[in-house]
Amino acid sequence: MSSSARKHDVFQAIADPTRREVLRLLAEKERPISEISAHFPISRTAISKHLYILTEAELVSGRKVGREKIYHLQPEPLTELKQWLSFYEQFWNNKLIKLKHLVEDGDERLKIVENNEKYE
Amino acid sequence: MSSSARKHDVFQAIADPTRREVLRLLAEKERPISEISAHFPISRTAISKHLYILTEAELVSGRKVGREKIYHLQPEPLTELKQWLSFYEQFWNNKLIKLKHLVEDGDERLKIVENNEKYE
DNA sequence: TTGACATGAAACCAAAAGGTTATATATAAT
DNA sequence: ATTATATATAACCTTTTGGTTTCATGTCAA
Repeated sequence: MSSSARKHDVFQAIADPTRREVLRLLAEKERPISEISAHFPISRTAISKHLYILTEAELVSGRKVGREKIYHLQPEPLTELKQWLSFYEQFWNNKLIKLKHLVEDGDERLKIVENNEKYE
Repeated sequence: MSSSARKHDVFQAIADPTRREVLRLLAEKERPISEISAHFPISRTAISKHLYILTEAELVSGRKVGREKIYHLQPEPLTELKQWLSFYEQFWNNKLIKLKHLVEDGDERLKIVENNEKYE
């Protein structure tokens, strides 16, 4: 399924700290809903809603086993996040960009460098 | 500033598509508010609020030049996101984990493999 | 100095998000 | 068969979010 066909996108799904903690718990091992919700101070129903949102983002998937529903992590959609991030990595790796920002901000340290160069 | 001291965290800041587009525009070059908002169908005030949220997350910074306020990208906080992501990369790289999920899901393809091994 | 321009700030609004409680259904255990 | 367990679903509530409009302020240009 394409990312645009997802009802909830990955960015929105991971924005909530509770959902990120749910993902972390499921990264350890698959778990039924009740076991997940035992880790939080909020109701099982609230956790169930979070799992629904994570399911829509295809970050988790649950299967019924007896009367339990066991969820496991599906990390694939995180590749979309990784791609998005990779675009910005050039900026924090790129010293020239940082220098450009110093110039734009009229940073004092830069003026000192300019003076040093003048008299070296 | 530590990430916990930030009023808006990076995850929440990038959750909104408009804010991600603002970041992309500022990745190209620094721009005043009016130029940014010209790219969107919503009001300048709305964009101003998005810039406020991005500023709180320290993803952008603005300086006043005459009557304009010129914003530029500050990508550093995205390293937090990168760190978070790196934890999950092990999962989509790890074939054993994928196999584990096949077992858990009772995937038919796995049963065929099991049969093949039995009679090889 | 007067008007136009760029932004800031406040008041307001509708919808979405994140939570609750109550009720229903399916499965397991006695 | 009856009861307990695990989850699903619906109705509801409060706060936050993303937007609006209106008005104020500071700066540039004529």
